[in-house]
Amino acid sequence: MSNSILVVEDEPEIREMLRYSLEIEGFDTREAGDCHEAEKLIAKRTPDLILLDWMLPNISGIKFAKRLKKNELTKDIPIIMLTAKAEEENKVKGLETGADDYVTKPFSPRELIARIRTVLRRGPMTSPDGIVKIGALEINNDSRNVQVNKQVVDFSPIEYKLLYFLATHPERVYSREQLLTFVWGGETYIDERTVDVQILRLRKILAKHGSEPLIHTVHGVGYKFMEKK
Amino acid sequence: MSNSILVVEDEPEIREMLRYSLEIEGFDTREAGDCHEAEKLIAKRTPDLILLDWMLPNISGIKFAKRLKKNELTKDIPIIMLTAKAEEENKVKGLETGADDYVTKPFSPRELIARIRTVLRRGPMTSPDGIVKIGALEINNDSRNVQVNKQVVDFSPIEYKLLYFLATHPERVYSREQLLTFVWGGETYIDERTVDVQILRLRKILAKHGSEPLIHTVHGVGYKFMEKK
DNA sequence: GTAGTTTGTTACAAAAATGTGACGAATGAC
DNA sequence: GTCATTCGTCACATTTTTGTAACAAACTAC
Repeated sequence: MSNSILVVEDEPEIREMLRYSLEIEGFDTREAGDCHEAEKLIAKRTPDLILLDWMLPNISGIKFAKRLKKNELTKDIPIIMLTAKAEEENKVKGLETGADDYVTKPFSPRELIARIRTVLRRGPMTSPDGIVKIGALEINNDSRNVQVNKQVVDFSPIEYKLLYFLATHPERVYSREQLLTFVWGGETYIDERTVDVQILRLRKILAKHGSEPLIHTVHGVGYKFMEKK
Repeated sequence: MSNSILVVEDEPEIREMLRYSLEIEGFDTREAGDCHEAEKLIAKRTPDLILLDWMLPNISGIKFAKRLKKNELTKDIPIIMLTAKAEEENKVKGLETGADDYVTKPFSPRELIARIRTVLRRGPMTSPDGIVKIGALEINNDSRNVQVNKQVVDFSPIEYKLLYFLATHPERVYSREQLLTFVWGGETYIDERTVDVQILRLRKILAKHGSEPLIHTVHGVGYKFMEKK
């Protein structure tokens, strides 16, 4: 069973290289030079994953990602963003937008392949109707509604963002620094321990409503969202 | 057991420098000034890794890499590309097809050695999805999960680092000093016997979960990770 | 065999990391 | 303006980690 991957990248050379690396690994690869082309190919056949360059002619990769994530038919296709190092600050936005991972250029093909495999393995954690379900949790990002064991629960803005980020990136450890970047946003100078406090608040709320422990501490590293231990 | 490395580089000075650095580290080094020469040497004996200059007379490094990767006999040889900084901007940008890693000139020998070691070790040891499997062990670095005989096992930060290092560098003896450098980090002043204690802790945990002995003592030298004895 | 090294093992205390409650500035609704 | 909420920070409690010393066991050379 070979997964199909759509590469959206304007520079032919890099595209060529990507195609080459991917096909060696047995992926069924298609290419588009811009978003318009990409849309046509997606319409023809839904790819299992999209490799999306950040900088694209006409529509930027980020806008394209947003559009894909808004469309009912395409919103479950995982996206890996390719960003140049200078654009790194933008990875925040990228993840917020719905990209499932990002890879910073220059990167080694092996790294890319590993990321692809990881994302593909994760499968969709959002069910078709856009609701994240994991453990006793149920998050509807459209209505910003969270249920724990079927009870509606309120979260403050940051609590919600943090919970949503963790819930949509389970099984993976994030350092406090990463969480500050991804959840709080890049430019802040906030104490890392603040993360601890917010984690504590989340845990309290979840526990209060009868959820099993979902947020786990990884000593010396950070936190991880996981259904069972 | 020393790894053999083929250096493909047209500038004699750089070649000389590379040979010197590599041999200090105990690598068995061979050199070629162009791709033609390189092919002959590869035919004679397959190297464990190729250091390939991006700019070469006649055939460019990238083309040569592609060719190697297409050939059934040579496609599994890891390649590290050497690229000049000026070239990085344009062509390289992200990928060199087929290369497993890249190093930008000018580079420190230390960095190069590190890259070489990384590429060499990730050969057959890491399965495609980035999970290290060896013996009863299964280490997922993303989730920082370790399973021993399918049971999830907790490790402290240093335990984890040490285990990960050893598991990704099997079949090779490391002195306490080396382990302190690689696992603890260079600048520490820690008693060498500390390594013994951590090794002991690892062994205990592994044994407790039914693993066969994986960490072996090499009397008078250090420790070695190995699946069977 | 013995003496001298090297390594295994245990216990303990210092250090580091994390959990937790409280406080107050900032914000926004009214 | 008041009031309630949010959320960053601090201080302290608790837990976990980890370096070290001390001694036992294993190994080596002779």
